[in-house]
Amino acid sequence: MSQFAGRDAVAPAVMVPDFPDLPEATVSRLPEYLRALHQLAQLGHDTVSSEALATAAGVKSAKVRKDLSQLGSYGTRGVGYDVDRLVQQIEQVLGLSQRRNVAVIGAGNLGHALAGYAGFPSRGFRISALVDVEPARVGERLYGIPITHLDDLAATVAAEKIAIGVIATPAGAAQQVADRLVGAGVKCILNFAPCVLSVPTDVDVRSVDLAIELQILSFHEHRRTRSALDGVTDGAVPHPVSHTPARKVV
Amino acid sequence: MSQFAGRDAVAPAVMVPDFPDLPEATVSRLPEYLRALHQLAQLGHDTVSSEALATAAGVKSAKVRKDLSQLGSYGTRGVGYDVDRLVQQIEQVLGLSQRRNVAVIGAGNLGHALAGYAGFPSRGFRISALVDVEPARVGERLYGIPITHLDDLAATVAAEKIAIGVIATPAGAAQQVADRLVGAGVKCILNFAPCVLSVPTDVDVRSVDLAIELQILSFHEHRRTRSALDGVTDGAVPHPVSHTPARKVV
DNA sequence: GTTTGTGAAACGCTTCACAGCG
DNA sequence: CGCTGTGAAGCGTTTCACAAAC
Repeated sequence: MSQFAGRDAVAPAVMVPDFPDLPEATVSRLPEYLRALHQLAQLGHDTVSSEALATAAGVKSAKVRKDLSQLGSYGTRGVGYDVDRLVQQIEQVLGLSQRRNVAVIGAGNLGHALAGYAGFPSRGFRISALVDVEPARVGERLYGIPITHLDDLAATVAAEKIAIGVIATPAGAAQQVADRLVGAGVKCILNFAPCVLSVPTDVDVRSVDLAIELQILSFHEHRRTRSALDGVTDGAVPHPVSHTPARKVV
Repeated sequence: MSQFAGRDAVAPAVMVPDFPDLPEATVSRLPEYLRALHQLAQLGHDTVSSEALATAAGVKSAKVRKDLSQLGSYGTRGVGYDVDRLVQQIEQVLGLSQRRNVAVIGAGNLGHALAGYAGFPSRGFRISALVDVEPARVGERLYGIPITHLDDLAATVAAEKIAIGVIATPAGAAQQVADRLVGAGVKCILNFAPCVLSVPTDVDVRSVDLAIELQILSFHEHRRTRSALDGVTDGAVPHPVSHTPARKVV
C-alpha cells in the first residue's frame, strides 16, 4: 500500500511521500538499515531480502518488513528490495539528501576526537565549526576546522548554516551551552555531557552518557555472576538468556 | 512490597534483595537516577520526592515510583526517599559496589579521549588498560594507563581483571577485536565502531554509533522543516510536539 | 518456490488514578 | 495533608502467521 500524501504540486525526480508519523522506534532503526545497506552495496549486492538485511542489521526480518512498509517502500515479492533504491529512500526520509553542518562545542579531548572522526562525511555530516571558551585555542584549526569562540556562537551558526550542535563540554557548562545553541536557533542537540538539559519543546536533544552505558553493562555482569553463585539453590535453570542486541555467533 | 528472595544464608550488613528480572527499561534508567541523586546529594538534599527526582532525571514521577518499587525500595509516604540510602541501593543493584576495570581497545583519537575522560572514576569504573596494534604506541603510557599490544589481550585481561571491553577501533577491525575479547573471557562490550558485532549469547554488547545519533536528529530536523513548508496545505496544526527526552524549559 | 506486506495477537512499557500509610 | 506503592487501563512495539504477488 503506497501512501503518497501531501500536495500534488511539482514533484522531484524521485517521488517522495510524506511521513506524518513514522514510529519513533522505526526512525531509530532506519540509520542501522542504512549502514547495513551501504555495506551490502559495497559487497556487490543489487538486491536484498528482509532476512538478509535483518541479519546484517542485527534484528528480526519481520521487523525489517514492518519498518520498510511504513516508508511505502516497494520490495518485490519473491525477490527482495533493490539496495540502491532503498538507500535513496532512507536517505531521503532521514533528510540526508543535503549534507548537514555540525558544530562541536568544546575542543577538549572528546571534541578533538569528534573533529577527527573520519566516518561523518560519508554519512551525511560535516563538522563545520569547533567552538571553545579558551582564548588560547581560538583561531587555531583542527583537521582543517576553525576554532571559534563561544561568544561568537550565533554568528558561527549563521555563517556555517549549522543544523546540529554537539555538546562536548564538562557537565557544568552544558546547560549554558545548550541555552546559547537554542538562542542561536539550533534545534537539534547531541549532548555528551553527563546531565539533563532543559530546552524548549521544539528542540530535540539526544544524550549519550558513556558512564551510563558502562553502568548498564555492569548490571548485566553483576547479575550474571550473582546467578552463577546461587545457581544451586533452586531449580536447575541452565542460564538466563542474554539481552544482547547483537547477532548470534556464526 | 518487599521481595527478598534467594538463600537465607549469611546476609551482608545491608540487606540485599535479588533481582531475577528487573525490566530492561528500568535498568537503563537506574543510572540516570543515580546521576541525579549524586547531584541532589551534593546540593544538600537528604531526602527526595519522586516528583523532584523525576524532574532532575528528566522523566515522569510515576515512572520513578514504579522503577524504584521494583527494587523493593523503601520510600517513606508523606516524605520521599532517603537520598544516601537510594544511592547505595542503586549502586548495589548495578553492581557498582566494587569498581569495574575497563580495557579500551584502540588508542586512536577516541581511545585517547576515553582514557582521559575524568568522569569514570567517580562512577564506578577505572580504565586499566589501553590496547593497540601499533607497535610504536605499545609501551607508552597515556594518563598513566599503559598501552599493551592486542596480541597480549588475554594476558592483560587476566592481569588487570578486566570486566568490560570498549571497542574504539575502525569498523574493519571491530569484529576481530570482539572475537579476541570474547576469547579472553570478557562478557561485556561497549562498541563504538559503526558495525554489528557477532558474539555468543552470553556476551552483552551495547553499541554507540555517533553518526546514527546525528541521523536520528537529522530526521526530526527534516520533518520540522518539511511540515513548516506545507503547513498551509491542510488544517492549521500549530506545530508537531517534539520528542525530546529533555525537561521543558524552566 | 520465494519473499513481501499486513492484519491480529502478544508483549512490555508508560500513565493514570487512588487506596493506604506516615 | 503529602507522598508512596500499585492495580488497571492505555499505548506503542514486536512477533506471528499467512494470503497475495512474483
